[in-house]
Amino acid sequence: MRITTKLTEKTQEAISELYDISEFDISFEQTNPKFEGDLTLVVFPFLKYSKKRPEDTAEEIGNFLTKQVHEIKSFNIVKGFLNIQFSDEYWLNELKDHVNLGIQIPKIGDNNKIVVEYSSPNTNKPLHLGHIRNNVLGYSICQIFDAVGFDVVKNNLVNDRGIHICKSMVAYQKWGNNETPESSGLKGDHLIGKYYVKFDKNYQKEIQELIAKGIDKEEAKEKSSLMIETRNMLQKWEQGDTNTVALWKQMNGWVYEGFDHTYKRLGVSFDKIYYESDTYLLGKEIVQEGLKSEVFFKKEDGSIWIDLTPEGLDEKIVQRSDGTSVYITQDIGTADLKYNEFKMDKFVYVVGNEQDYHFKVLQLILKRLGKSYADGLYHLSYGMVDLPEGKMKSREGTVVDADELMDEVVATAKKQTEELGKTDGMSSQELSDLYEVLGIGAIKYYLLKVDAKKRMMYDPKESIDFQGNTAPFIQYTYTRIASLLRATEQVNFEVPAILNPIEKELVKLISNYPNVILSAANNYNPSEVANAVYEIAKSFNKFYHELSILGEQDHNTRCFRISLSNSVGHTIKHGFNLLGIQVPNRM
RNA sequence: GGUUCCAUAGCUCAACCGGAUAGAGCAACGGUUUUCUAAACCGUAGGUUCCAGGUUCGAGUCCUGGUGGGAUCACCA
Repeated sequence: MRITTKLTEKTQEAISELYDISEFDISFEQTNPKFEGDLTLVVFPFLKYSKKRPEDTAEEIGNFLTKQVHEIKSFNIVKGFLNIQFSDEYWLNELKDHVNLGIQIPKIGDNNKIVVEYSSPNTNKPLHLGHIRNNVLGYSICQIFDAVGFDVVKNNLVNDRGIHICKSMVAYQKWGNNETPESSGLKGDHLIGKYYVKFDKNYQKEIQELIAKGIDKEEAKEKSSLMIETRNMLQKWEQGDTNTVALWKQMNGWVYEGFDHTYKRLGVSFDKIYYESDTYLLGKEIVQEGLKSEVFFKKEDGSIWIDLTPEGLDEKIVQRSDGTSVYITQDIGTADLKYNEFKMDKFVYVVGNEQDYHFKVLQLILKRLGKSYADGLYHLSYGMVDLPEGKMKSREGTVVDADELMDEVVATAKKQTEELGKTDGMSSQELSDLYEVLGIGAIKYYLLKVDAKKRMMYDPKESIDFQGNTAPFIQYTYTRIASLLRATEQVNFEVPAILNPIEKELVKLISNYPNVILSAANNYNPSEVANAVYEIAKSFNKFYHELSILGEQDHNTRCFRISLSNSVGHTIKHGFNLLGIQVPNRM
């Protein structure tokens, strides 16, 4: 809203002329709906200088602004609040701009490059609800950055090697009987997950047996024959043993087939995929450089550390005494790899908040190493997803499987749609597409409407309820509009005499929508977009219920309402696109 | 134990860098359809914003202390 800038400037003039204040932080806010007005200026901060009552101060500023800004129709004062009201003409011009120019988003990104790493799965088990939150958040924030003019690289770093992968491999070798996705009918990632679970069960059993023999727990973990086999497997893998690598490739291949299916259904994608098997050795040279420049230091046993106590953290190891690297070493190396490849201005990690400490450390190390890009690092730290029974624990089998969840909620969409019986004449293909759009949309919206930073509760019952603040509610609003527009032609409108309050509210919401996108980008927070779209949908339903659109007799008013509906539809679709959610034309 | 994040209606969440009488959805209760899709709309009820202090013209929001909960602090990833 350009008007805000204009008002801010004029207010600056007003207070400098009236009270001789030169520099002052002036901010207008949206008028609380309980009061009359569009924008509000709080005048309390000026009282020191005006030395007048709040009401009189507001009066003076209000008069000044009304004279200078012709868009202002009137103002009212409640205590220290100056509520400014614009003319209907002003709002109608806002809508006209929207109709003629589309959604005007300030391109604050200025084509700067931003690499967003998200998803980053392990290839030893299928995706679960927590991963869905990650994927959906990552994808959405990419869409939002793209919308505000960044050059976005969607990046996935696949964790495809390591001890946990070897566990599935050992179990498969022992008990797999050459089972394949085809022979078992299992999706590849689920097949591998089955052997990961099998490993853990037998491993736990073995430990119990050893403990029963009087060996203590720590030692039992060391002596477990399964674990010894697994460690040998990892060693063989690192040495490039042909059979081991072949098995690894085969099993990972199955997992990727499974993941591809899940990603596709979720509607997420990547521009650049790194595999940890290619990157896990990176960072070692940087450790050596850092040692030379005395950013790192070596202990007697040969292990290499960095002292972060000046920053209030601990000493952190960056290389083991046996010369192998640890997790953070890889991350240092991968950050460098990314920078060399993309020369990005910002790089974002969409990773759960249990790794807050890790990313704090990573950024500090990069800074200490003098890496120019270190300041561009941002950890988009999101909260865990809890279930009504408590935390999700893969070991206790309380995780919500991504594929099962999608099946369930799509089935619910089907059932609901059939019960309502409004889809006569749609082909079976159209119908199954619709159920996907509704079901997957419902899951995504459920996860995205909550502030990303916050831990959230996933209630299965609530997630398949399509009433209220849900994707299907908003999608339904969209189909109402689509249906209206099918029944009429493109129209132009002139200014109707009086703007109805609900009409004005809708125009305001649409006009403010670009600000919402900016704010969502600045705060790395898609939920702001979700909530704004919800507000718009809610208001539209009220409008739709209260006022006649196609049936309106006055030609100009009818055309205006059609245009308004059209703009609402565009905005909903645009917002949902930023969330990675589709909209149907009928439901 | 050190560090860190969180606590808002019965439940799940909002509240735009400190602004007005803290808002939605679900659940409960009551109403709305011969009229553009009722997956909708309207109304009623529901609050000491965990507690105690402090800063301020003004605090759910900032500071201090407490209570309760999560995460993290490995030569794990």
